[in-house]
Amino acid sequence: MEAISHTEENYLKAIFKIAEREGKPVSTNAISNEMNTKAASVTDMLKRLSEKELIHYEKYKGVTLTDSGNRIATHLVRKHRLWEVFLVEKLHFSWDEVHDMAEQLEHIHSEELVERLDEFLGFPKFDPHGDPIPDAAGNFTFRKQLPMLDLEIGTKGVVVGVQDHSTAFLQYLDRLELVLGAEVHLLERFDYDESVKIILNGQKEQILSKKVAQNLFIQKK
Amino acid sequence: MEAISHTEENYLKAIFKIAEREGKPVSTNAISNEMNTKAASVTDMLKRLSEKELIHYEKYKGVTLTDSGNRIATHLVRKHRLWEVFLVEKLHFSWDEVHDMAEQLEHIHSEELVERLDEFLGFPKFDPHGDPIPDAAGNFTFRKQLPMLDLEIGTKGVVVGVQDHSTAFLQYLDRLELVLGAEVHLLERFDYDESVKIILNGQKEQILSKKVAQNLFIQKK
DNA sequence: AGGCTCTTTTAGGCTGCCCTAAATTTTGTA
DNA sequence: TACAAAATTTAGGGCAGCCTAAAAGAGCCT
Repeated sequence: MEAISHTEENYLKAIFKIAEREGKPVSTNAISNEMNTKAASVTDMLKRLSEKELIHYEKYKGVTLTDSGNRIATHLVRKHRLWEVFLVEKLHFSWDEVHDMAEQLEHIHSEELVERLDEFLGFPKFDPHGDPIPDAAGNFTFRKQLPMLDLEIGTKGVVVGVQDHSTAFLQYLDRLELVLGAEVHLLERFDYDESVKIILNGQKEQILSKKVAQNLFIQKK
Repeated sequence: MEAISHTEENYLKAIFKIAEREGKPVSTNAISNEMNTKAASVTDMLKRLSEKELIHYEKYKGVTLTDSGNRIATHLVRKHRLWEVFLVEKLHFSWDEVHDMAEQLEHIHSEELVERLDEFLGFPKFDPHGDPIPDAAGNFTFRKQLPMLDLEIGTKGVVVGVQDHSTAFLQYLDRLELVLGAEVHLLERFDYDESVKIILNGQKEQILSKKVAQNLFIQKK
């Protein structure tokens, strides 16, 4: 296996992320968008990644990861999420502060380091945003979860994840006390603006906008 | 302050290291040697670093760090050594395994991360090899220490550091049980090959070669 | 001082990764 | 189906960081 650059790794991760979101071959524009580079630069890189057999690439048809590309991307996700757990659990950063640091830490190359970090953290299955952490073999733990927006009236559940990872959203959730593990009980839905009324932790009634409800993952209980 | 690349950081660190060792302006060849690059490439980089006012450079005269170059290099040393402590204390790596990982980790950019890591580790003053960790302001803690080779007969002391950081040396020290904190009592010196006889931890007599004695730092007590 | 050797710099070139502008292909819609 | 708009690729270029070969400077020895 040839050496792979920091930049190549970032492209693979972007492709992985977009593919996961959209479930179809990934377009040049989508990548250029995700990475803040021009489409022409993306095409350049796609040729190189294709050369190294990390992606399947046919001109004008979009790309998909090969098995080895997928393995690398998954491993980056594993490292990113483990480092996020480290930053939150051990260094007491909050969930909205860790992304940029993890973005750098995920490029540290050392299998042994990752495995020992995993052990040090107690083999966590989810990161501070509720996203699953793949194991060393690349397997994700799945969970039955739904956007709060899709729950039926009367449902009780627990906040287990977020869709939007922006600082603004995460800080807003902190203000609302809608952190991971919070218990919610869906009382009512207002058709006018699709906002919802919930009881938080069995105590406080709260109205959540459609946008919030859409970006919060709930596990029913 | 402009952005500084990974590579530029490595040059600054190399210059810092050589200057510390040799106490005079650092030559192009010394850098090329330290970094495993050709002298012509070094000249190239020296021009760029000089342009950014990170080094003082006059053709054919060798280089020294400017204040801002020095600050950056010192901060890299701080990060390197803190991460080494983390790897040994928290992830249970041994002192001969951590260098390459720390070499990568030292390039992570985040002041806040470094400070929290420092706190998490209990503000260590020395790394796993006994080298001092500069504080956030760049100040090193000094210690009265001598190569074992220079001790007088009869001296008692404690192993506090090593000069040679090679895996081979460190692993050999482990075999000899000459780890940091070990107590030594210098019994005798053999002029023939400059080897020394010691008592280790008040118990075991041992002969150490000149090379070992030269590379072990002792604090008298 | 002259000459030899070692060190350093200059010249010219390559690769990775990025860009803009222009050409080409695909797609959506009249 | 044809054509305009959007997406993508090609062409050509820049910069960082590396290299080799050749030129230039410094240091030393007689």
